[in-house]
Amino acid sequence: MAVNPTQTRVRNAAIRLFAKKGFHGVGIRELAQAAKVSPASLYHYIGSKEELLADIMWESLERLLSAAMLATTDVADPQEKLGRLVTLHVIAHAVQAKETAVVDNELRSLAPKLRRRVIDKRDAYEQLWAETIEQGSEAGLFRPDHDGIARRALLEMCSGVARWYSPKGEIKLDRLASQFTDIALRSLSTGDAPPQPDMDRCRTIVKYTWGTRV
Amino acid sequence: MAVNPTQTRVRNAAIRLFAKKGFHGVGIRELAQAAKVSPASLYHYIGSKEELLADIMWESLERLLSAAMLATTDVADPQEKLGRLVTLHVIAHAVQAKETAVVDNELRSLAPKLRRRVIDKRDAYEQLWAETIEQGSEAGLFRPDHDGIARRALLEMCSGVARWYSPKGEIKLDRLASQFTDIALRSLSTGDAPPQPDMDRCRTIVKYTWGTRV
DNA sequence: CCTAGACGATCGAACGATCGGTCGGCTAGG
DNA sequence: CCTAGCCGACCGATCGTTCGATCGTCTAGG
Repeated sequence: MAVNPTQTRVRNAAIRLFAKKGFHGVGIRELAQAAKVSPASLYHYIGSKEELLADIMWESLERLLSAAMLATTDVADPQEKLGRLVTLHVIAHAVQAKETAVVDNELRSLAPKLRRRVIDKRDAYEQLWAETIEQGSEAGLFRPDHDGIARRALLEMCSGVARWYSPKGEIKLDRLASQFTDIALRSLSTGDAPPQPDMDRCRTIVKYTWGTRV
Repeated sequence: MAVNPTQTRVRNAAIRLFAKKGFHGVGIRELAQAAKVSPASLYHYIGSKEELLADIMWESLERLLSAAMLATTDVADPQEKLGRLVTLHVIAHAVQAKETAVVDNELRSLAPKLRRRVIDKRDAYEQLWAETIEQGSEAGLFRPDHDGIARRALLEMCSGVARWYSPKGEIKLDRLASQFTDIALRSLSTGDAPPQPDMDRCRTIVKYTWGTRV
């Protein structure tokens, strides 16, 4: 992460503007103005506009992946694992909505080489979901016709949070997370009502990863 | 819809390119080349680049809305209604993936005036979902803590289909639609396994609205 | 039947503006 | 004196859009 204050301003301005207008909708002059530097000075902190985008996306995915791994290692129960994945994913997309929106929307703006790096990260993350759903299916706990459809459906549902949720609205974050977890587990489970995952553990990981109290 | 062949080429090229690269990622010259006209000739068929985008988005929503209204009028059972909404939404996002992706991603590229028109259309469509979920909740058939969360979660899940589904893949369209309907109804319903909605009716509407056999 | 003129479609060339990015030089603190 | 931070000025390229002219086709009047 950025330590230099100017670097932080640049990074934050880029996240905000890319999320609002899209990568190609933001010029470097506009970006420089938002970061309170001149267009020329901008290039002391970034390699290029595109590398800036790739860095933002990669770091966002890196945090999400590390949080998800922290939450699922040594957890045997697939329902508990999936519940934690959903909870963390939803919270991440709520408290880091702009970053995650950029990750979800701007892959196409990257040239093949940079895109590859980001996609690999994303695939590593989604692999966690795939394994968990597969384990649940094999254990007879989940009932999807097709694991891939279920994985995609749940991931898109949870990522969509970044597109509409506002922390300033009436919906509290823990209620959001618990209802999403409920929807996700209920839609996949074969048997009775699934339990809530270990929320305290998730809270700890969120605090550690994104520095946000939940 | 466009009747003039050149107009059709322009429209199709715009949909394809906007979906692939984003509105600001496509230049007029690139668009003209893809439509096999000169950049100047393009302006005999469009008012401006932005109006072209707005037209595409509005027409796509218009078709989706009319299809949804056709499918739900005079249907009393909220489960049947929601099942049909999900089925149509998923199929629309599968067979018209590019248009719907543009609708979902490019609202931000529209100036306020044009954006207003498109948002009004979208809200009219989502209102159908809201009413249906509300009816189900009041009838005791659905069990969400919060209707708004459920609506958004399901809409995002279904819209996400446009981002990953490929008709050329191994997943057949009717299987996709039925599994999504199953996930949606299962996640909301209070009681037993919900029935599948009237698939034949949905098929007929799809054929009528988008001209696609399912 | 011929022709004048209106018409829709098309395009080459160019407009001013903005794009992403570079360069040389200025300033301030160690 | 060195270096990191910063910036005004500028680069060639591309942006969305407009203009005037040229096509072929159709129609009305003589």
